[in-house]
Amino acid sequence: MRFPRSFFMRDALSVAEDLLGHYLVRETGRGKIIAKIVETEAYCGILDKGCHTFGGRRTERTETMFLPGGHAYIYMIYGMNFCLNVVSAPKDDPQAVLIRAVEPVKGLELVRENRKGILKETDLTNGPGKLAKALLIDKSLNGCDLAGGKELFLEKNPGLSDFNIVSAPRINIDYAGEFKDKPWRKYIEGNRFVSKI
DNA sequence: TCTACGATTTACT
DNA sequence: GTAAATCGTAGAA
Repeated sequence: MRFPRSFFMRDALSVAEDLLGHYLVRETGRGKIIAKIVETEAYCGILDKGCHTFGGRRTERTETMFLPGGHAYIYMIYGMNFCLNVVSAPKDDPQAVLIRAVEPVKGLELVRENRKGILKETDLTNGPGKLAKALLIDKSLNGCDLAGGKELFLEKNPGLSDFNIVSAPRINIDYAGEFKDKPWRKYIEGNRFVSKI
């Protein structure tokens, strides 16, 4: 079951919380990978010093964040990793939710192939760059539609059980001034795949 | 053009 | 615990 477009037309904080426990699906030529979202971070747009679009910055890189909610914002970081974000809020309100960690649900063999050399199960997908590699996510998918797409999309978890949401400061945004300590990182309490406790 | 650095990962001490 | 890897992008010149 897909999410309605309206789900993504909300502020990043709401989307960040409500995506927890649901599925990220990757359809590759060689098979399907399904992963449960266990950790997210909200980047709240032009007022958030930690956000790439702070102050209304609109550049080639951040252009996809200005799309309507539900699209994918994918960028390269440190010259060697990609990060996947779910664009939130209506068109021209550039907010996004960073997917920081997922738990493989289906297609573990493919994940292991994509993360050759990594033995420990949790180390396969417990970080934004790690999960991008595990699900073969790169810039070619930037701007794709996560609400209605086919190669990479989000699905509701019909059997979602109860869990507690932990709020914590976001990771590695020391430059964000007073926004550095906002508890805009959200994760499922007790989940083994969360990147940092 | 030129320069500095990052919403990270990995290997090594 | 510390540091290297590695390059596209942003902002300055």
